Amino acid sequence: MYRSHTCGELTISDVNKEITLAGWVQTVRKFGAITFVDLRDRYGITQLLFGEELNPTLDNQPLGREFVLQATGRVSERSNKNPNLSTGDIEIAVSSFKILNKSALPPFSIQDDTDGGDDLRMKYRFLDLRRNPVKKNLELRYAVNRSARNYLHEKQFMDIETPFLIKSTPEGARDFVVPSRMNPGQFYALPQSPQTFKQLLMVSGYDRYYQIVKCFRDEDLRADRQPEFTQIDCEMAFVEQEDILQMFEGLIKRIFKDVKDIDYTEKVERTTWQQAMWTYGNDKPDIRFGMQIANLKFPSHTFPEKAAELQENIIGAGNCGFSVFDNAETVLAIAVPGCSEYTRKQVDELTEWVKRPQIGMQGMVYIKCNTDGTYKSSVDKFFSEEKLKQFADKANAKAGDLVLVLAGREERTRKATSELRLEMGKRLGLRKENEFKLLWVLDFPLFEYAEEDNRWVARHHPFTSPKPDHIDVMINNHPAIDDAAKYLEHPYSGIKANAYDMVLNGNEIGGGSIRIYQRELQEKMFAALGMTEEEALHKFGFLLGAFEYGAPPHGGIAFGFDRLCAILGGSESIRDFIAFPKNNSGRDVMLDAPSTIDAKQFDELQIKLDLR
RNA sequence: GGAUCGGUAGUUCAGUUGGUUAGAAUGCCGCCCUGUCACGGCGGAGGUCGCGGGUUCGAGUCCCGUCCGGUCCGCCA
Repeated sequence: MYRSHTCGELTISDVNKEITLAGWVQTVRKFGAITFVDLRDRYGITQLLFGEELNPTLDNQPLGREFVLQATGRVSERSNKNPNLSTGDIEIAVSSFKILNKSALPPFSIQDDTDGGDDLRMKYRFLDLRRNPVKKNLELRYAVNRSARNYLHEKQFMDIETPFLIKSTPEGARDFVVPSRMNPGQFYALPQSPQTFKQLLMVSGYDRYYQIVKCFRDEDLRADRQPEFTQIDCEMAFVEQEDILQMFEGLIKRIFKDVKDIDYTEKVERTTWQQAMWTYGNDKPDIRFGMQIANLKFPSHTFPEKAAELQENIIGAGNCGFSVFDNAETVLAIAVPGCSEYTRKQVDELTEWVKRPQIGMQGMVYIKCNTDGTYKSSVDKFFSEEKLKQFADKANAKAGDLVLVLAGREERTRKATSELRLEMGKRLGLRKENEFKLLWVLDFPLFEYAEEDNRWVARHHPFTSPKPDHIDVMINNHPAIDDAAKYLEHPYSGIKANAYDMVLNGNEIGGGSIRIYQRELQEKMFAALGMTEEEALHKFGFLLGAFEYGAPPHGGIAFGFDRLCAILGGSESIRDFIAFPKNNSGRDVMLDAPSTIDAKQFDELQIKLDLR
């Protein structure tokens, strides 16, 4: 037996017990004849006392940081207690000990506030994982996992594993591919998601499926994106959108309760994609704060149902005399509360901020709504004070607010205004870390135009069903798509998807859809995406075939597990919630992977490497 | 594919207009210390300034290239 207790459990009630601990040496503090050693394991830290009276000393014993030490002794009450430690009332008067293994000097300190940089910590991730903050993150991850499994199990969902070696379907993200030795020249792909398998399971009658499963996408990375990541992947048969929304806001609420002890009793808000873009310039708005966008000018085709508003608009389509606004497709404003006193320097800094390449604006107009009721702006020579007041009112600005106006091409301006809103929300402390707000975003467009390929793509994925009212258009009225660039003129452009995203504090944490389950509609979908019948059969024949054998209506959702954990843990980066993450370039710096492979492996695969 | 910030002691960083022997903190090593818990005191070791080239009497510092890392844009159905 290596130990009788862990380093985190002994308290004053254990005094005088004869115990044995095993763990890692956190620190050694020497005082002449006596020595304190902090012994650490997964459960905590316990102080060992060497060298008093009958106890052995460490003299001539090399005992360094991170040595693995086994110590036996008596639990005794400390004369000087440490209130910062759960075991701070006691210490172990060591009577015998054994060094189970020595340790090289760690390259960074194994402490909560480590001196190690990210790169170094990743290279020695096995040491980094000994640190409390990282351990806490992994514990949180496990808690989310358990909570989700418990909820789904109670709701009759069944965990069914699906294969990782599957078929490449270059639709959406790039696939990771794996060469097949037994089928020379052929490749498997790793799944971007178990999408088609879970749909087939619905056809098979497993009407509630889930899996907490690795997915793989060969795309460039971010702080919140890894090449392999984990999804809570779910699918249900015999459901409509409303059933799914209910079931899975239940899941998230349960996770809030189990993991954060938060009772999320309020109704989960809902918005349409159009309304989210209109109000926040973003399909995953952070609704913890207002600062909603005022649409001073916008292209009528983008928001058909808002066209009436364009007529009564202050800038409208006409000529206002200020060429920047006149030449712009879109003019948007936000009212930043309480910032009318911003200095020239502060406004200039914000202007530089929106001019950064990542934002890409040419400039920024400001209107200060002074507390005395006057207005001061950077465009005073173009607009009367009355006109400035109209702009400010449109943005719901109050006295003391600062109105920021951006103008330019629709897509870029809307995105920039959204970014500016989030930035100002952050600067004003409106994005509170301990506040959680959920939002369903509904009614996404089914298609969007991909400029680089000059074709239409599925905004969600090609298995997504149109809204029930729009199915008819696709079945019975499907004019040829002769010029994909004329997307907006095609009757399909107005089709809304039966799809939904769940947004938490401005992050997309999950998304899904009601699926197509009729072969005919699925074929129309593939055709709209520019696939010939042969291509569709080659890529998805198995699914089309399955739809002929009694496919039930079904739909599902997938949550980004890593991201959900990071948000619940109050972090922007998902890397600290993954035991062994990859860096920005997709490298595992600990393993030094990816790497070259042996010539023998190439031989077996019958592959000759010819890098271009 | 692009933008941007960074790379100096084991580690985290400073390094002025280009100018003597490149510093600090921490860690490490040695000695002292019987109540520490970020222990303390004294002493010591520790550097290819990422790499290559250039400008210059002289480069950690300026220029060009390159590699590595962070963040972001594109991309991520």
